[in-house]
Amino acid sequence: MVKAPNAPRRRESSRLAVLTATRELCEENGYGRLTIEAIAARAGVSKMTIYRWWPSKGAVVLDLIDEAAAVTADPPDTGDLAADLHTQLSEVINLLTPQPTSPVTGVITEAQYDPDLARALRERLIEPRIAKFKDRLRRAQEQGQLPVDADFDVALDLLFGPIYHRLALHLGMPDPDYLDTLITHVLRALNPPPHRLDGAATA
Amino acid sequence: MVKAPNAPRRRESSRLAVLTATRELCEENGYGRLTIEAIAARAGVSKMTIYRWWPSKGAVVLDLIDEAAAVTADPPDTGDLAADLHTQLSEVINLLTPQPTSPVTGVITEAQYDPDLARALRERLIEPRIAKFKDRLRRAQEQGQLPVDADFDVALDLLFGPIYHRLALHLGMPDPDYLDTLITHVLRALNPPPHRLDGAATA
DNA sequence: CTCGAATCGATACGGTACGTATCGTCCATC
DNA sequence: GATGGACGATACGTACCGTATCGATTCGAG
Repeated sequence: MVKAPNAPRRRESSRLAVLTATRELCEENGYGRLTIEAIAARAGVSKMTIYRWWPSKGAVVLDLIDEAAAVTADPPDTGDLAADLHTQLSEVINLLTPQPTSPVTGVITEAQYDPDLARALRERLIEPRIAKFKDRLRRAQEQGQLPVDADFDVALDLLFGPIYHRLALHLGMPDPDYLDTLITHVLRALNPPPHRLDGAATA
Repeated sequence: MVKAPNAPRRRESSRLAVLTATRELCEENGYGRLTIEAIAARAGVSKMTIYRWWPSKGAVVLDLIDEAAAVTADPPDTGDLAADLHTQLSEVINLLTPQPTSPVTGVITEAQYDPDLARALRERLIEPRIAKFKDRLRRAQEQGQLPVDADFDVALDLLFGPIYHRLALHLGMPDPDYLDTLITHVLRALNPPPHRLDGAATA
């Protein structure tokens, strides 16, 4: 998927066997214990076959995510912004947990010290989803659920930030009720009251 | 610092040499290339000496942070909540960047697949700082800069979340102006307008 | 339908870093 | 001044890495 040694002669069965073995081993032993040699053994495939088509372990898992996460590609749009945000955030939490065996968390971690993987992660997974998320906000805006000058970058940071904050520092993921509380706060932040100064309640 | 083989007979000079070498190598080559063997060589210390006193590479770096980050222990309190939050968030960003050579980012990454390290990180670094952060919010509350029913957990998530969100997904750290925008939004979220429903601007 | 090219599985290789074990030395305490 | 433990040095076996080589197979072009 990343580099092309030659060909459409690539054997699809091997590719699938690799991705399947990767998924299974990740579930069984966690991303941390995942090795290319173990993937090759489980897939009944030569190590060379993996190295020929993927530049790193992370790239394999990224492909795995790509195929599996097509289902979660588009953010929901029922017309109820708050409810749709709740749905989408829950899905992201599901993708990132359980932390030790989540391929997505694994790739995010691995990308910390692999610039190539970081770029691929951002370009292939993150940025397209950010774009679609902002599209969803834009539609909400058109329906009057968000003010015309709402800052979508801030919305992105405030809504998804807590999840990654808790992921990074092992603080436990938000439960559905707390997710509601978060969304309520963020929507409040994006809807400035008509005649009031920022920041201070009484000062 | 984590387990005690026996003694106050521990040689302080070796301990310092290890921490110094760790800091230097982390700066030079990045946390990703840091190895215990390299630390031992640079510190002029036997590998055994490191393994005797630290359970893992991450534990060494965690000790390094512990000593160095005492300066950033207490959140600032000038009486201006928004300004103090800006200061504190900037300091956190400085601790986490540059990403490849930051010991803190390194430990956070390593802790993803090392439960013991994750626990030590949380108990020794994160939770004490969270407690002090909430103390600061409590003082702001007493001074009327936050409503009496402000949700401190939400404040924590919304203020620090964006930093870790951007760290994890390589989206670039907030600049000072954007930090202002974020803080303004969060303070607005925490200060509900007196007579208005949540969520919808016009709906 | 044949032929050739390129992928494939298998295997071996050198390299790095891990974590452990051993041993003589040095130092601190008693 | 003796004793015990930390220390430096060194060697060891293991695990994976990433690369190289080599028939066999299989697919596609002609």
